[in-house]
Order: sequence, then C-alpha cells, then structure tokens
Amino acid sequence: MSTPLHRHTHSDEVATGEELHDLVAKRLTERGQRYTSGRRRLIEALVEAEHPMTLPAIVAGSPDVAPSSAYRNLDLLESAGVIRRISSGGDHAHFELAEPLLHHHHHLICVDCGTIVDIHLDDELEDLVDERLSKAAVDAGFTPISHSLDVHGRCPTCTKAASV
Amino acid sequence: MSTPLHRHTHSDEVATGEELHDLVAKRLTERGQRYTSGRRRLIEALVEAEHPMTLPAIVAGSPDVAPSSAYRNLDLLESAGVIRRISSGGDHAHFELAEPLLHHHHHLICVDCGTIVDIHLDDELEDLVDERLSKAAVDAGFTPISHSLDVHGRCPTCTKAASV
DNA sequence: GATCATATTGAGAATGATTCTTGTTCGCAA
DNA sequence: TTGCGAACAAGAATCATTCTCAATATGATC
Ligand SMILES: [Mn+2]
Ligand SMILES: [Mn+2]
Ligand SMILES: [Zn+2]
Ligand SMILES: [Zn+2]
Repeated sequence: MSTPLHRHTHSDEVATGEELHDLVAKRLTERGQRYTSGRRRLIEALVEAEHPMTLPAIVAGSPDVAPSSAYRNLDLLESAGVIRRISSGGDHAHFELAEPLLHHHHHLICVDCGTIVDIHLDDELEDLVDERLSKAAVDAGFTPISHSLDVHGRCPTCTKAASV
Repeated sequence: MSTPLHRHTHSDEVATGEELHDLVAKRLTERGQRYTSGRRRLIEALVEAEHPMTLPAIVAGSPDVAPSSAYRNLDLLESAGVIRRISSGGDHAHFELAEPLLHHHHHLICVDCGTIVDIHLDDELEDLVDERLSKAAVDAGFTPISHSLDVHGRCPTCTKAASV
C-alpha cells in the first residue's frame, strides 16, 4: 500500500538541447500528432525562460504565435504530458516543462505579482512527504498521481515595495 | 533564520458554532464592514459542507444568494482573511474557511471531477516541511507567508469509473 | 518530385464566467 | 424614528478562453 508518487533516483538524466525536442517529438508522434514549428516555439519559450510562464507572457515574447493557437497547443502539450499547467490563483495559469523534461521540484509564488520560481528539496524529505501523502490519499480512497508543494510569499521585489 | 510559517501548538482551539460567527463578525467589524445575512449564508454553506466548495455549488445550495453578491462577498471575505480561495485548475475556484477558523491542513484533489477533500499531516512532518520551505524561500530572497501541499489523483468514484 | 489525406493554423465569431453599474434596500447609530 | 453610508441584486459590460472554418502545412505514398 501507499506506493511512492515519485522515484528520486534521478541524477542528471534531464533532457537538454536537441535531445529535449526529440523527446517532445516522440511523445507527440506516439499520439499521432506533429511537432510543428508553432509547438516548438512554445517549448523553446519555456526552455529559455527557466521559470514558469503565463500564456500572455509567452505570446508577448513570440509575436509569431497566434493566441488561439497558443491556447490550443498549450492544452495539447499538457495532454501529451510534455508541459504542466500551474494554477496558482493569479489571473493567468503558468506553464512549465513537465517532469521527465525537468527534475521534480516545487515553487515559490509571489502573492503580489504572481511571479513563480522553482525550488528543490532534498530527496530524503521528498520521499518522506511522498510516503505520508500517498498513505493519506489511499486511506481516503484516492488513487494518488502526483503532488504539489508551494510556498506563498513575497518575491524580493515585492518585499521591498511592501516595506516602504 | 527561516522562521516557521505556522505554529502547531493548536489542540482544539478551532471556533465552532456561534463562536465562529462571532469571530467572523469581529474580523469584518474591525475593517468597518458588516456581517450581513448574505455573508453569513456563505459562511454557513462552507461550515456545513465540511469540504471546499465552488461558487456555483454554494449558490446552488443557497438559492437566495445572488451570484453577483456571491462573487463580491467571497472576494471580501477572502480579503478579510476569513475564507481561503483554492485555485486547483478546474473550471471554478474552491473556497474553504481560513486557518484560524479551521486547523491547518492540506488537500486531495481529483484530477477528473475536481472534488477536494481535506487531509491532515502530523505536526512533526508539518514542522519539518515548514522549516525546509522557509529556508528555501529565504535563500531565494522571498518572504514566506504560507504553504500549500496537495495530492492530485482520482477520488474513489472516478477511480472506479476509470477502471471500467 | 508530385499527389493525396489529414493534421494544423489563425482570424474572427461565439461563449461564458466574472466584474461593473446603478437604483434600491438594509443596518446601525444618533 | 430618521439619516447616511454600506450592501444588495438585476442586468449590462468586459474579456479571457473556446469554437468555427477556410486556408495551409506536413508527412506518407506513389
Ligand atoms: Mn515533491
Ligand atoms: Mn502544511
Ligand atoms: Zn512579487
Ligand atoms: Zn473524482
């Protein structure tokens, strides 16, 4: 009972560069879908940003992606398990590369400006949390799939602004 | 450094019954706002449900609260720190009583139907997580305020439906 | 390389949840 | 009571997201 939600045996097997795009292409091909240039531009935006981005931010940075296509393709890439949607309560959802493409991690979320940055916890704590959460889920009859763990607070910029 | 985000010295000091409404009234009065019958109906819906609810669900259960008022007052009660908004990615946000009115806890979120139920972790783990998260936040220049920890999975009903 | 079948695109329309507006009503204090 | 600002609620307005559909790109097959 209560099987771990994640394995923390990763060391550095995170895809980078063209390798990453090959992986995305494979995922899509398996589903009979194409890794078009528009979809690649979305992935590239997320790779380059190095932190979760909103759709408006992605579109603003890549004026050649039509909003309607961005909505459609971010949904599609999420369904394919290539990216992950983070609904942190702000006006817009954020997107980041999904777990096989990026190490398992968590987030610091600014309650004022909505900025999100990644944080990593050590494997011991991850395993402990994982085990307890899985147990609690199974006890409630749930089938656990993943977990999310966020710190809500104020980013450096907003901390300064708030202390004036 | 890294002061805990929460104190786990609570035992049974959670407000119940009329006590709870008195506390809500006080919070609003302090801000020059009134605890009207419409606002009380919202709080009562959340107390009775015993799990986070969406606005449509609240309105459906209390046909005498106008949607426009529900939106306005849920926002207001959130600003007053009386309720908490949970943005779990589904179509609608969920609402629950905020922490002084309810023990600190976390959530199981069904990825299929959006249902949310509460789970409690023991204080030792809470303190450990708290400490590590606060440290990570401070290291990144963030001022931590709170944390959230959710298990995403399938509820009993959706687990059955998925295994057909 | 030409052809074909289909997946994909993007402009604009449609949708629908949330927010705003405004005349009316309520709550509280004098 | 009376008076005044807070709060209400119906409907209009907003605007992010989804949908529609004719045009285009893609990749397989010949
Ligand atoms: Mn984790
Ligand atoms: Mn906690
Ligand atoms: Zn900020
Ligand atoms: Zn479910």
